Amino acid sequence: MATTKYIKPTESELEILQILWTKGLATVREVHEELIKTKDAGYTTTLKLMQIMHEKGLVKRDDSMRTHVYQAAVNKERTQKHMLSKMIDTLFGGSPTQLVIQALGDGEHKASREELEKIQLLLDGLKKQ
Amino acid sequence: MATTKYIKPTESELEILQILWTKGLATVREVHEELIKTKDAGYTTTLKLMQIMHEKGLVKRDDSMRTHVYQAAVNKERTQKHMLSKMIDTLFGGSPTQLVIQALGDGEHKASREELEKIQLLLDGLKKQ
DNA sequence: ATCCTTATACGAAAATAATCGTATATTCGG
DNA sequence: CCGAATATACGATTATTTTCGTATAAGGAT
Repeated sequence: MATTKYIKPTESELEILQILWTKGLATVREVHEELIKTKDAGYTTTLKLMQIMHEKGLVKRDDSMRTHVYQAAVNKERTQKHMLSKMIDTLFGGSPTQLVIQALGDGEHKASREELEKIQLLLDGLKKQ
Repeated sequence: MATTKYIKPTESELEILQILWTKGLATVREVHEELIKTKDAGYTTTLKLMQIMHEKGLVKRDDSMRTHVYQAAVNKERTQKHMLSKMIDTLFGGSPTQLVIQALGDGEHKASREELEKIQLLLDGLKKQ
Protein backbone atom coordinates (compact mmCIF):
# COMPACT_ATOMS: atom_id res chain seq x y z
CA MET A 1 0.00 0.00 0.00
CA ALA A 2 1.46 3.34 -1.06
CA THR A 3 -0.62 5.67 1.07
CA THR A 4 -0.69 5.22 4.79
CA LYS A 5 -3.83 6.32 6.57
CA TYR A 6 -3.75 10.08 6.91
CA ILE A 7 -3.63 11.30 10.47
CA LYS A 8 -5.06 14.73 11.00
CA PRO A 9 -2.90 16.73 13.38
CA THR A 10 -4.63 18.82 16.01
CA GLU A 11 -4.05 22.56 16.42
CA SER A 12 -1.28 22.08 18.95
CA GLU A 13 0.31 19.33 16.98
CA LEU A 14 0.49 21.57 13.94
CA GLU A 15 2.35 24.19 15.91
CA ILE A 16 4.91 21.61 16.87
CA LEU A 17 5.16 20.21 13.37
CA GLN A 18 5.75 23.68 12.05
CA ILE A 19 8.73 24.03 14.37
CA LEU A 20 10.09 20.63 13.47
CA TRP A 21 9.76 21.32 9.76
CA THR A 22 11.88 24.40 10.26
CA LYS A 23 14.46 22.94 12.57
CA GLY A 24 14.72 19.50 11.11
CA LEU A 25 15.95 17.92 14.31
CA ALA A 26 15.05 19.17 17.75
CA THR A 27 14.76 18.14 21.36
CA VAL A 28 11.63 18.65 23.40
CA ARG A 29 13.36 21.49 25.17
CA GLU A 30 14.14 23.26 21.92
CA VAL A 31 10.64 22.87 20.61
CA HIS A 32 9.27 24.04 23.90
CA GLU A 33 11.42 27.17 23.99
CA GLU A 34 10.22 28.02 20.52
CA LEU A 35 6.63 27.30 21.41
CA ILE A 36 6.44 29.57 24.42
CA LYS A 37 7.41 32.54 22.32
CA THR A 38 3.84 32.42 21.07
CA LYS A 39 1.65 30.72 23.64
CA ASP A 40 2.33 29.65 27.14
CA ALA A 41 2.47 26.12 28.37
CA GLY A 42 4.37 24.00 30.85
CA TYR A 43 7.30 21.91 29.74
CA THR A 44 5.62 18.61 30.50
CA THR A 45 2.69 19.65 28.39
CA THR A 46 4.92 19.99 25.38
CA LEU A 47 6.63 16.74 26.25
CA LYS A 48 3.36 14.89 26.51
CA LEU A 49 2.15 16.28 23.22
CA MET A 50 5.27 15.12 21.48
CA GLN A 51 4.98 11.69 23.03
CA ILE A 52 1.44 11.43 21.76
CA MET A 53 2.57 12.58 18.35
CA HIS A 54 5.14 9.83 18.42
CA GLU A 55 2.49 7.24 19.19
CA LYS A 56 0.40 8.52 16.32
CA GLY A 57 3.34 8.43 13.99
CA LEU A 58 3.46 12.16 13.38
CA VAL A 59 7.05 12.39 14.54
CA LYS A 60 10.05 10.11 14.68
CA ARG A 61 12.63 10.18 17.43
CA ASP A 62 16.04 8.99 18.33
CA ASP A 63 15.88 7.83 21.90
CA SER A 64 19.29 6.25 22.03
CA MET A 65 20.43 9.07 24.23
CA ARG A 66 18.97 10.39 27.40
CA THR A 67 17.71 13.49 25.66
CA HIS A 68 15.61 12.33 22.76
CA VAL A 69 15.88 13.97 19.40
CA TYR A 70 12.71 14.42 17.38
CA GLN A 71 11.90 15.12 13.78
CA ALA A 72 8.71 15.34 11.77
CA ALA A 73 7.54 12.07 10.29
CA VAL A 74 4.94 13.60 8.03
CA ASN A 75 5.52 15.54 4.89
CA LYS A 76 5.01 19.26 5.09
CA GLU A 77 3.53 19.81 1.65
CA ARG A 78 1.20 16.86 1.97
CA THR A 79 -0.07 18.11 5.30
CA GLN A 80 -0.54 21.63 4.00
CA LYS A 81 -2.42 20.28 1.06
CA HIS A 82 -4.77 18.26 3.22
CA MET A 83 -5.58 21.14 5.51
CA LEU A 84 -6.00 23.50 2.65
CA SER A 85 -8.22 21.15 0.76
CA LYS A 86 -10.43 20.76 3.77
CA MET A 87 -10.58 24.49 4.28
CA ILE A 88 -11.52 25.06 0.68
CA ASP A 89 -14.38 22.65 1.15
CA THR A 90 -15.70 23.76 4.49
CA LEU A 91 -15.10 27.45 4.25
CA PHE A 92 -14.84 28.47 0.64
CA GLY A 93 -17.54 26.33 -0.90
CA GLY A 94 -15.03 24.32 -2.88
CA SER A 95 -13.56 27.31 -4.68
CA PRO A 96 -9.82 27.75 -4.30
CA THR A 97 -10.11 31.07 -6.10
CA GLN A 98 -12.03 32.66 -3.29
CA LEU A 99 -9.42 31.44 -0.90
CA VAL A 100 -6.62 32.83 -3.00
CA ILE A 101 -8.30 36.18 -3.25
CA GLN A 102 -8.76 36.39 0.49
CA ALA A 103 -5.20 35.29 1.10
CA LEU A 104 -3.70 37.82 -1.28
CA GLY A 105 -5.86 40.55 0.11
CA ASP A 106 -4.90 39.80 3.68
CA GLY A 107 -3.48 42.97 5.14
CA GLU A 108 -1.76 41.15 7.99
CA HIS A 109 0.40 39.09 5.67
CA LYS A 110 1.18 41.08 2.61
CA ALA A 111 3.15 39.50 -0.16
CA SER A 112 6.39 41.03 -1.38
CA ARG A 113 6.98 41.96 -5.01
CA GLU A 114 9.20 38.94 -5.34
CA GLU A 115 6.46 36.68 -4.05
CA LEU A 116 3.94 38.26 -6.37
CA GLU A 117 6.24 37.41 -9.26
CA LYS A 118 6.38 33.84 -8.11
CA ILE A 119 2.61 33.68 -8.11
CA GLN A 120 2.51 35.28 -11.53
CA LEU A 121 4.72 32.56 -12.93
CA LEU A 122 2.52 29.88 -11.48
CA LEU A 123 -0.53 31.61 -12.86
CA ASP A 124 1.00 31.82 -16.32
CA GLY A 125 1.66 28.12 -16.17
CA LEU A 126 -1.92 27.34 -15.25
CA LYS A 127 -3.30 29.57 -17.96
CA LYS A 128 -1.40 27.75 -20.68
CA GLN A 129 -3.01 24.46 -19.82
CA MET B 1 -16.24 49.43 20.81
CA ALA B 2 -16.34 48.58 17.13
CA THR B 3 -15.01 45.04 17.19
CA THR B 4 -16.79 42.44 19.25
CA LYS B 5 -14.70 39.60 20.62
CA TYR B 6 -14.04 37.13 17.85
CA ILE B 7 -15.56 33.71 18.45
CA LYS B 8 -13.79 30.91 16.71
CA PRO B 9 -16.30 28.46 15.25
CA THR B 10 -15.58 24.76 15.62
CA GLU B 11 -15.39 22.37 12.68
CA SER B 12 -19.05 21.46 12.89
CA GLU B 13 -20.09 25.02 13.38
CA LEU B 14 -18.27 26.02 10.23
CA GLU B 15 -20.17 23.42 8.25
CA ILE B 16 -23.39 24.92 9.47
CA LEU B 17 -22.29 28.49 8.86
CA GLN B 18 -21.33 27.55 5.33
CA ILE B 19 -24.86 26.34 4.73
CA LEU B 20 -26.40 29.42 6.28
CA TRP B 21 -24.19 31.71 4.24
CA THR B 22 -25.48 30.04 1.13
CA LYS B 23 -29.13 29.83 2.08
CA GLY B 24 -29.44 33.07 3.93
CA LEU B 25 -32.40 31.92 5.99
CA ALA B 26 -32.97 28.33 7.00
CA THR B 27 -34.68 26.13 9.53
CA VAL B 28 -32.88 23.48 11.52
CA ARG B 29 -34.50 20.88 9.32
CA GLU B 30 -33.21 22.47 6.16
CA VAL B 31 -29.71 22.80 7.52
CA HIS B 32 -29.85 19.24 8.73
CA GLU B 33 -30.97 17.86 5.38
CA GLU B 34 -28.09 19.66 3.74
CA LEU B 35 -25.66 18.49 6.35
CA ILE B 36 -26.40 14.80 6.07
CA LYS B 37 -25.51 14.86 2.41
CA THR B 38 -21.92 14.95 3.58
CA LYS B 39 -21.70 13.49 7.06
CA ASP B 40 -24.20 11.63 9.14
CA ALA B 41 -25.72 12.87 12.33
CA GLY B 42 -29.02 12.75 14.18
CA TYR B 43 -31.48 15.59 13.90
CA THR B 44 -31.20 16.55 17.54
CA THR B 45 -27.46 16.79 17.18
CA THR B 46 -27.83 19.43 14.53
CA LEU B 47 -30.48 21.17 16.58
CA LYS B 48 -28.27 21.23 19.65
CA LEU B 49 -25.35 22.57 17.67
CA MET B 50 -27.44 25.39 16.32
CA GLN B 51 -28.75 26.20 19.76
CA ILE B 52 -25.21 26.42 21.05
CA MET B 53 -24.27 28.60 18.11
CA HIS B 54 -27.13 30.85 19.04
CA GLU B 55 -25.88 31.15 22.60
CA LYS B 56 -22.43 32.01 21.31
CA GLY B 57 -23.83 34.59 18.96
CA LEU B 58 -22.73 32.84 15.80
CA VAL B 59 -26.29 32.75 14.48
CA LYS B 60 -29.43 34.78 14.87
CA ARG B 61 -32.89 33.34 14.85
CA ASP B 62 -36.48 34.27 14.54
CA ASP B 63 -38.34 32.21 17.12
CA SER B 64 -41.65 33.93 16.79
CA MET B 65 -43.00 30.86 15.06
CA ARG B 66 -42.94 27.27 16.16
CA THR B 67 -40.31 26.43 13.60
CA HIS B 68 -37.44 28.79 14.19
CA VAL B 69 -35.67 30.42 11.30
CA TYR B 70 -31.94 30.85 11.55
CA GLN B 71 -29.39 32.96 9.79
CA ALA B 72 -25.67 33.53 10.20
CA ALA B 73 -24.76 36.30 12.60
CA VAL B 74 -21.12 36.43 11.63
CA ASN B 75 -19.71 37.82 8.46
CA LYS B 76 -18.48 35.31 5.94
CA GLU B 77 -15.48 37.25 4.69
CA ARG B 78 -14.37 38.15 8.16
CA THR B 79 -14.54 34.55 9.28
CA GLN B 80 -12.68 33.34 6.24
CA LYS B 81 -10.04 35.92 6.84
CA HIS B 82 -9.55 34.88 10.43
CA MET B 83 -9.23 31.23 9.64
CA LEU B 84 -6.95 31.89 6.74
CA SER B 85 -4.76 34.19 8.76
CA LYS B 86 -4.40 31.58 11.41
CA MET B 87 -3.59 28.92 8.88
CA ILE B 88 -0.96 31.10 7.27
CA ASP B 89 0.64 31.49 10.66
CA THR B 90 0.49 27.95 11.94
CA LEU B 91 1.00 26.07 8.73
CA PHE B 92 2.70 28.30 6.22
CA GLY B 93 5.18 30.10 8.43
CA GLY B 94 3.49 33.43 7.88
CA SER B 95 3.82 33.38 4.11
CA PRO B 96 0.57 33.72 2.18
CA THR B 97 2.45 33.06 -1.01
CA GLN B 98 3.15 29.49 -0.11
CA LEU B 99 -0.48 29.04 0.70
CA VAL B 100 -1.56 30.52 -2.59
CA ILE B 101 0.79 28.30 -4.50
CA GLN B 102 -0.48 25.20 -2.77
CA ALA B 103 -4.07 26.26 -3.30
CA LEU B 104 -3.64 26.95 -6.99
CA GLY B 105 -1.78 23.73 -7.47
CA ASP B 106 -4.44 21.68 -5.73
CA GLY B 107 -5.53 19.00 -8.15
CA GLU B 108 -8.77 18.35 -6.30
CA HIS B 109 -10.04 21.87 -6.77
CA LYS B 110 -8.81 23.24 -10.02
CA ALA B 111 -9.59 26.79 -10.96
CA SER B 112 -11.44 27.63 -14.16
CA ARG B 113 -10.04 30.01 -16.77
CA GLU B 114 -12.51 32.58 -15.61
CA GLU B 115 -11.34 32.25 -12.06
CA LEU B 116 -7.74 32.49 -13.14
CA GLU B 117 -8.58 35.78 -14.81
CA LYS B 118 -10.08 37.04 -11.63
CA ILE B 119 -6.91 36.22 -9.78
CA GLN B 120 -4.87 37.88 -12.50
CA LEU B 121 -6.77 41.10 -12.03
CA LEU B 122 -6.21 41.05 -8.32
CA LEU B 123 -2.56 40.34 -8.88
CA ASP B 124 -2.23 43.25 -11.27
CA GLY B 125 -3.74 45.49 -8.68
CA LEU B 126 -1.30 44.36 -6.03
CA LYS B 127 1.68 44.80 -8.33
CA LYS B 128 0.83 48.41 -8.99
CA GLN B 129 1.02 49.32 -5.33
C1' DA C 1 29.16 10.99 47.40
C1' DT C 2 25.56 14.44 47.44
C1' DC C 3 22.78 17.99 45.70
C1' DC C 4 20.74 20.42 41.98
C1' DT C 5 19.14 20.51 37.44
C1' DT C 6 17.03 18.35 33.67
C1' DA C 7 15.17 14.21 31.29
C1' DT C 8 11.27 10.93 30.37
C1' DA C 9 7.06 8.25 31.70
C1' DC C 10 2.58 8.17 32.92
C1' DG C 11 -1.81 8.76 35.06
C1' DA C 12 -5.39 11.65 35.47
C1' DA C 13 -7.85 16.02 35.71
C1' DA C 14 -9.71 19.93 33.12
C1' DA C 15 -11.45 21.91 29.06
C1' DT C 16 -13.83 21.45 24.63
C1' DA C 17 -16.59 19.41 21.32
C1' DA C 18 -19.99 16.29 19.57
C1' DT C 19 -23.77 13.09 20.12
C1' DC C 20 -28.04 11.59 21.49
C1' DG C 21 -32.21 10.17 24.47
C1' DT C 22 -36.24 11.77 26.43
C1' DA C 23 -39.76 15.05 27.70
C1' DT C 24 -43.00 18.07 26.08
C1' DA C 25 -45.54 21.08 22.95
C1' DT C 26 -47.59 22.10 18.39
C1' DT C 27 -49.53 21.05 14.04
C1' DC C 28 -51.90 18.48 10.62
C1' DG C 29 -54.67 14.83 8.38
C1' DG C 30 -58.56 12.24 8.94
C1' DC D 1 -61.11 15.02 18.67
C1' DC D 2 -57.17 11.74 18.16
C1' DG D 3 -52.91 9.92 16.69
C1' DA D 4 -48.81 10.46 13.97
C1' DA D 5 -45.33 13.53 12.64
C1' DT D 6 -42.43 17.17 13.76
C1' DA D 7 -40.61 21.04 16.78
C1' DT D 8 -37.75 22.71 20.62
C1' DA D 9 -35.51 22.23 25.23
C1' DC D 10 -32.23 20.23 27.85
C1' DG D 11 -29.65 17.05 30.56
C1' DA D 12 -26.26 13.78 30.20
C1' DT D 13 -22.91 10.85 28.05
C1' DT D 14 -19.03 10.16 25.11
C1' DA D 15 -15.04 11.48 22.67
C1' DT D 16 -11.22 14.33 21.95
C1' DT D 17 -7.75 17.56 23.15
C1' DT D 18 -4.98 19.96 26.35
C1' DT D 19 -2.81 20.53 30.62
C1' DC D 20 -0.21 19.32 34.47
C1' DG D 21 1.43 16.88 38.87
C1' DT D 22 4.33 13.42 40.45
C1' DA D 23 7.58 9.65 40.21
C1' DT D 24 11.90 8.31 38.82
C1' DA D 25 16.33 8.20 36.51
C1' DA D 26 20.52 10.40 34.54
C1' DG D 27 24.06 13.89 34.53
C1' DG D 28 26.91 17.57 36.17
C1' DA D 29 29.20 20.46 39.61
C1' DT D 30 31.43 20.81 43.93
